[in-house]
Amino acid sequence: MFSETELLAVFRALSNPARRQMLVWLKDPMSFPGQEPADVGIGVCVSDIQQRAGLGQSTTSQYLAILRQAGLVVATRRGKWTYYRRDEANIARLLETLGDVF
Amino acid sequence: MFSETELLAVFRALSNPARRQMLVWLKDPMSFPGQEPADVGIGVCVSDIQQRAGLGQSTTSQYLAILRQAGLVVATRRGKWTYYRRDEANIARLLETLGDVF
DNA sequence: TCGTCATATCGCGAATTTCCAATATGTGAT
DNA sequence: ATCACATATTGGAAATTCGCGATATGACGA
Repeated sequence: MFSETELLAVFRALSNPARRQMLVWLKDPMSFPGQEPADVGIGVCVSDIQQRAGLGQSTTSQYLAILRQAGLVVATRRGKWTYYRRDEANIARLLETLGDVF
Repeated sequence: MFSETELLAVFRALSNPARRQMLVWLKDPMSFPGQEPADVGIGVCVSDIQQRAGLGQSTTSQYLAILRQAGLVVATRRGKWTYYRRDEANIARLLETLGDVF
Protein backbone atom coordinates (compact mmCIF):
# COMPACT_ATOMS: atom_id res chain seq x y z
CA MET A 1 0.00 0.00 0.00
CA PHE A 2 0.93 3.64 0.03
CA SER A 3 2.26 5.19 3.20
CA GLU A 4 0.92 8.46 4.51
CA THR A 5 4.09 10.17 3.31
CA GLU A 6 3.72 8.75 -0.18
CA LEU A 7 0.08 9.83 -0.39
CA LEU A 8 1.10 13.31 0.71
CA ALA A 9 3.64 13.50 -2.11
CA VAL A 10 1.03 12.33 -4.62
CA PHE A 11 -1.65 14.81 -3.61
CA ARG A 12 0.82 17.67 -3.37
CA ALA A 13 2.10 16.81 -6.83
CA LEU A 14 -1.41 16.69 -8.27
CA SER A 15 -2.63 19.83 -6.52
CA ASN A 16 -0.97 21.86 -9.26
CA PRO A 17 -2.88 22.14 -12.57
CA ALA A 18 0.26 22.26 -14.71
CA ARG A 19 1.64 19.09 -13.16
CA ARG A 20 -1.71 17.32 -13.45
CA GLN A 21 -1.83 18.41 -17.07
CA MET A 22 1.62 16.94 -17.75
CA LEU A 23 0.57 13.58 -16.36
CA VAL A 24 -2.49 13.52 -18.61
CA TRP A 25 -0.50 14.62 -21.66
CA LEU A 26 1.95 11.77 -21.13
CA LYS A 27 -0.87 9.28 -21.65
CA ASP A 28 -0.47 10.01 -25.34
CA PRO A 29 3.21 10.70 -26.17
CA MET A 30 2.42 10.88 -29.90
CA SER A 31 0.36 14.02 -29.27
CA PHE A 32 3.62 15.92 -28.74
CA PRO A 33 4.83 17.63 -31.93
CA GLY A 34 7.93 16.00 -33.35
CA GLN A 35 7.54 12.86 -31.28
CA GLU A 36 9.00 9.81 -33.04
CA PRO A 37 7.09 6.51 -32.87
CA ALA A 38 10.37 4.88 -31.80
CA ASP A 39 10.50 7.04 -28.66
CA VAL A 40 6.96 6.36 -27.48
CA GLY A 41 8.13 3.59 -25.18
CA ILE A 42 10.76 5.69 -23.48
CA GLY A 43 8.68 8.83 -23.07
CA VAL A 44 8.85 12.53 -23.90
CA CYS A 45 11.81 14.85 -23.37
CA VAL A 46 11.70 17.86 -21.08
CA SER A 47 11.85 20.53 -23.75
CA ASP A 48 8.83 19.10 -25.57
CA ILE A 49 6.83 19.11 -22.36
CA GLN A 50 8.07 22.60 -21.55
CA GLN A 51 6.97 23.97 -24.91
CA ARG A 52 3.49 22.54 -24.45
CA ALA A 53 3.17 23.75 -20.85
CA GLY A 54 4.37 27.26 -21.62
CA LEU A 55 6.49 27.31 -18.47
CA GLY A 56 10.16 28.10 -17.97
CA GLN A 57 12.79 25.41 -18.42
CA SER A 58 13.70 25.25 -14.74
CA THR A 59 10.06 25.13 -13.66
CA THR A 60 9.33 22.31 -16.06
CA SER A 61 12.33 20.33 -14.87
CA GLN A 62 11.32 20.85 -11.24
CA TYR A 63 7.72 19.86 -11.82
CA LEU A 64 8.76 16.66 -13.54
CA ALA A 65 11.06 15.91 -10.61
CA ILE A 66 8.10 16.37 -8.25
CA LEU A 67 5.99 13.98 -10.33
CA ARG A 68 8.86 11.51 -10.30
CA GLN A 69 9.34 11.74 -6.53
CA ALA A 70 5.62 11.08 -6.17
CA GLY A 71 6.07 7.88 -8.16
CA LEU A 72 3.84 9.04 -11.00
CA VAL A 73 6.45 9.17 -13.77
CA VAL A 74 9.76 7.52 -14.57
CA ALA A 75 12.79 9.30 -16.01
CA THR A 76 15.24 7.78 -18.47
CA ARG A 77 18.38 9.54 -19.55
CA ARG A 78 19.45 8.90 -23.12
CA GLY A 79 22.29 11.03 -24.34
CA LYS A 80 21.62 14.71 -23.75
CA TRP A 81 17.93 14.12 -23.22
CA THR A 82 15.89 12.97 -20.29
CA TYR A 83 12.68 11.21 -21.29
CA TYR A 84 9.72 11.08 -18.94
CA ARG A 85 6.92 8.54 -19.11
CA ARG A 86 4.07 7.58 -16.80
CA ASP A 87 4.62 4.82 -14.25
CA GLU A 88 1.42 3.03 -15.23
CA ALA A 89 1.88 0.15 -12.80
CA ASN A 90 2.31 2.48 -9.85
CA ILE A 91 -0.55 4.72 -10.97
CA ALA A 92 -2.84 1.68 -11.16
CA ARG A 93 -1.71 0.65 -7.69
CA LEU A 94 -2.42 4.18 -6.49
CA LEU A 95 -5.95 4.25 -7.90
CA GLU A 96 -6.61 0.96 -6.16
CA THR A 97 -5.41 2.38 -2.88
CA LEU A 98 -7.54 5.49 -3.31
CA GLY A 99 -10.59 3.28 -3.82
CA ASP A 100 -9.82 1.51 -0.57
CA VAL A 101 -8.92 4.52 1.52
CA PHE A 102 -11.52 7.01 0.31
CA MET B 1 -17.72 15.05 -14.93
CA PHE B 2 -15.47 17.20 -12.77
CA SER B 3 -14.21 20.49 -14.12
CA GLU B 4 -10.59 21.48 -13.85
CA THR B 5 -11.55 23.92 -11.07
CA GLU B 6 -13.38 21.21 -9.13
CA LEU B 7 -10.44 18.82 -9.42
CA LEU B 8 -8.14 21.56 -8.19
CA ALA B 9 -10.31 22.06 -5.10
CA VAL B 10 -10.32 18.31 -4.44
CA PHE B 11 -6.57 17.83 -4.71
CA ARG B 12 -5.83 20.94 -2.70
CA ALA B 13 -8.22 19.75 0.00
CA LEU B 14 -6.62 16.32 0.12
CA SER B 15 -3.05 17.59 0.00
CA ASN B 16 -3.29 18.23 3.74
CA PRO B 17 -2.87 15.18 6.02
CA ALA B 18 -5.27 16.47 8.68
CA ARG B 19 -8.04 17.02 6.14
CA ARG B 20 -7.43 13.64 4.51
CA GLN B 21 -7.57 12.10 7.97
CA MET B 22 -10.93 13.73 8.69
CA LEU B 23 -12.42 12.31 5.52
CA VAL B 24 -11.28 8.81 6.44
CA TRP B 25 -12.52 9.15 10.03
CA LEU B 26 -15.96 10.11 8.77
CA LYS B 27 -16.27 6.72 7.10
CA ASP B 28 -17.05 5.38 10.56
CA PRO B 29 -18.97 7.99 12.60
CA MET B 30 -19.42 5.52 15.47
CA SER B 31 -15.68 5.56 16.06
CA PHE B 32 -16.07 9.05 17.53
CA PRO B 33 -16.45 8.98 21.33
CA GLY B 34 -19.93 9.93 22.47
CA GLN B 35 -21.44 9.43 19.02
CA GLU B 36 -25.09 8.39 19.25
CA PRO B 37 -26.34 5.70 16.82
CA ALA B 38 -29.23 8.06 16.02
CA ASP B 39 -26.79 10.67 14.69
CA VAL B 40 -24.83 8.37 12.39
CA GLY B 41 -26.94 9.33 9.42
CA ILE B 42 -26.49 13.03 9.89
CA GLY B 43 -22.77 12.95 10.64
CA VAL B 44 -20.35 14.15 13.30
CA CYS B 45 -20.26 17.60 14.92
CA VAL B 46 -17.26 19.92 14.62
CA SER B 47 -16.14 19.72 18.23
CA ASP B 48 -15.89 15.92 18.11
CA ILE B 49 -13.77 16.11 14.98
CA GLN B 50 -11.68 18.86 16.51
CA GLN B 51 -10.95 16.83 19.62
CA ARG B 52 -9.79 13.89 17.54
CA ALA B 53 -7.68 16.01 15.20
CA GLY B 54 -6.00 17.94 18.00
CA LEU B 55 -6.34 21.19 16.07
CA GLY B 56 -7.78 24.52 17.11
CA GLN B 57 -11.51 25.18 16.76
CA SER B 58 -11.10 27.74 14.00
CA THR B 59 -8.72 25.54 12.06
CA THR B 60 -11.07 22.57 12.29
CA SER B 61 -14.01 24.64 11.11
CA GLN B 62 -12.00 26.02 8.19
CA TYR B 63 -10.73 22.60 7.15
CA LEU B 64 -14.24 21.18 7.14
CA ALA B 65 -15.35 24.13 5.03
CA ILE B 66 -12.56 23.33 2.55
CA LEU B 67 -13.67 19.69 2.38
CA ARG B 68 -17.24 20.88 1.85
CA GLN B 69 -16.29 23.29 -0.92
CA ALA B 70 -14.44 20.43 -2.59
CA GLY B 71 -17.66 18.43 -2.55
CA LEU B 72 -16.26 15.73 -0.28
CA VAL B 73 -18.51 16.30 2.73
CA VAL B 74 -21.97 17.69 3.41
CA ALA B 75 -22.87 19.94 6.34
CA THR B 76 -26.17 19.87 8.17
CA ARG B 77 -27.05 22.41 10.82
CA ARG B 78 -29.19 21.11 13.65
CA GLY B 79 -29.64 23.49 16.55
CA LYS B 80 -26.31 24.75 17.81
CA TRP B 81 -24.41 21.99 16.08
CA THR B 82 -23.21 21.50 12.54
CA TYR B 83 -22.87 17.87 11.55
CA TYR B 84 -20.52 16.81 8.77
CA ARG B 85 -20.79 13.59 6.81
CA ARG B 86 -19.14 12.27 3.68
CA ASP B 87 -20.81 12.90 0.33
CA GLU B 88 -20.51 9.28 -0.72
CA ALA B 89 -22.24 9.73 -4.06
CA ASN B 90 -19.92 12.54 -5.08
CA ILE B 91 -16.84 10.71 -3.80
CA ALA B 92 -17.79 7.67 -5.90
CA ARG B 93 -18.28 9.92 -8.89
CA LEU B 94 -14.87 11.46 -8.20
CA LEU B 95 -13.09 8.10 -8.02
CA GLU B 96 -14.68 7.18 -11.32
CA THR B 97 -13.41 10.40 -12.87
CA LEU B 98 -9.92 9.81 -11.49
CA GLY B 99 -9.89 6.37 -13.09
CA ASP B 100 -10.76 7.95 -16.43
CA VAL B 101 -8.45 10.94 -16.24
CA PHE B 102 -5.36 9.36 -14.69
C1' DT C 1 -33.48 40.03 27.18
C1' DC C 2 -29.29 38.10 28.68
C1' DG C 3 -25.89 34.59 28.99
C1' DT C 4 -23.93 30.50 27.18
C1' DC C 5 -22.56 27.22 23.98
C1' DA C 6 -21.21 25.61 19.07
C1' DT C 7 -19.59 27.16 14.99
C1' DA C 8 -18.01 30.56 11.52
C1' DT C 9 -15.20 34.31 10.16
C1' DC C 10 -11.34 37.63 10.53
C1' DG C 11 -6.52 39.05 11.01
C1' DC C 12 -2.16 37.63 11.43
C1' DG C 13 2.86 35.79 11.44
C1' DA C 14 5.31 31.67 10.02
C1' DA C 15 5.97 28.27 6.70
C1' DT C 16 5.46 26.60 2.11
C1' DT C 17 4.57 26.89 -2.92
C1' DT C 18 5.05 29.10 -7.37
C1' DC C 19 7.70 30.35 -11.10
C1' DC C 20 11.54 32.62 -12.78
C1' DA C 21 16.60 33.97 -14.16
C1' DA C 22 21.09 32.60 -13.41
C1' DT C 23 24.22 29.11 -12.97
C1' DA C 24 25.98 24.30 -12.75
C1' DT C 25 26.29 19.65 -14.60
C1' DG C 26 26.61 16.31 -18.06
C1' DT C 27 26.73 14.70 -22.87
C1' DG C 28 28.02 14.57 -27.76
C1' DA C 29 30.29 16.71 -31.71
C1' DT C 30 34.31 19.04 -33.65
C1' DA D 1 40.10 20.52 -25.08
C1' DT D 2 36.39 23.27 -26.37
C1' DC D 3 31.91 24.40 -27.75
C1' DA D 4 26.95 23.86 -27.97
C1' DC D 5 22.96 21.82 -26.24
C1' DA D 6 19.56 19.53 -22.77
C1' DT D 7 18.64 19.23 -18.28
C1' DA D 8 19.33 19.95 -13.23
C1' DT D 9 20.12 22.89 -9.42
C1' DT D 10 20.29 27.23 -6.91
C1' DG D 11 18.57 31.67 -5.08
C1' DG D 12 14.94 34.62 -4.66
C1' DA D 13 10.47 37.58 -4.93
C1' DA D 14 5.57 37.12 -4.97
C1' DA D 15 1.68 34.47 -3.85
C1' DT D 16 -0.55 30.98 -1.15
C1' DT D 17 -1.24 27.86 2.81
C1' DC D 18 -1.01 26.72 7.77
C1' DG D 19 -2.75 27.11 12.16
C1' DC D 20 -3.68 30.12 15.72
C1' DG D 21 -6.21 33.67 18.87
C1' DA D 22 -9.74 36.99 18.78
C1' DT D 23 -14.09 38.10 17.48
C1' DA D 24 -18.70 37.59 15.18
C1' DT D 25 -22.89 34.96 14.32
C1' DG D 26 -26.65 32.06 15.52
C1' DA D 27 -29.35 29.10 18.45
C1' DC D 28 -31.07 27.62 22.76
C1' DG D 29 -32.40 28.13 27.80
C1' DA D 30 -33.41 30.85 31.90
